Amino acid sequence: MGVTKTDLFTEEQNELASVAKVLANPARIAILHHLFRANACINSDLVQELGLAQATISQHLRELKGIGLVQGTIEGVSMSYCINASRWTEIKGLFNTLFDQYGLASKEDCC
Amino acid sequence: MGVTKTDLFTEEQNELASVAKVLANPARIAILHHLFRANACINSDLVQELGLAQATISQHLRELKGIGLVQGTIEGVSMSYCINASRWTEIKGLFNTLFDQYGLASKEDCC
DNA sequence: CTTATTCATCGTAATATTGCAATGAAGCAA
DNA sequence: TTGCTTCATTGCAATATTACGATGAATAAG
Repeated sequence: MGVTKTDLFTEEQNELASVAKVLANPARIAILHHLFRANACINSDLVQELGLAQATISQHLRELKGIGLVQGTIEGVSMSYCINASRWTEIKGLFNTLFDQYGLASKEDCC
Repeated sequence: MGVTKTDLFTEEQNELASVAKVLANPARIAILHHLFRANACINSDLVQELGLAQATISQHLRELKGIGLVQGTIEGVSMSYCINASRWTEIKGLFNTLFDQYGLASKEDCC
């Protein structure tokens, strides 16, 4: 198969899973790190920084744009990418909702 | 290819990515939801709750155990699963480290 | 116009993931 | 023992993902 049965789960569960899927690659995490390390927006000399081919970086950026985490604007001949702050906060909240759900009821390992 | 080039990235980036990969499936999110909704430990009538085959649930539980998020003990003929509280906190911290890194430098969208 | 640079997209090969039926191991009941 | 239940594991088919080279569009320089 290889296809996830999204129809069995809630919208929240599916959204969290699909956002996690975008984060589930070290290259994309590294791109995010570079984007907020350079507090100005960096264009794709990400290709220089990370050791991946230009096509690969471009593909990862597309996925990050796909969930709205990253934005890009044309800067003459090159592209300027940056993090979408509001979406960042939103996604942070998504994970916090998951992580804070546990710890309210039981505090001890039960098995 | 289909293989991730982990050698290009830091250990932290790789760990975060591999934890995110485990969360990147709605069935596994749903399993976690069930595990802390039943504040006692539930055995695998998860098969009843979710609409997936027993083999599929078992495989997902194995991946959750793989990153230490979930523990299981034998309860007679059945299995009792629960969340590992300390690992849970640890992983929560992993994500918070990522999410809190941004927002310190720039507050505005820059492009 | 010609050339170079920057990036996105397409096509492809290698692998990974997902979900399931079938099988097997282990415990318990009769 | 025989049968029943509960899980884990194996083996498979159908996708999905990852990374790359090649190509093409767009802009700027000469």
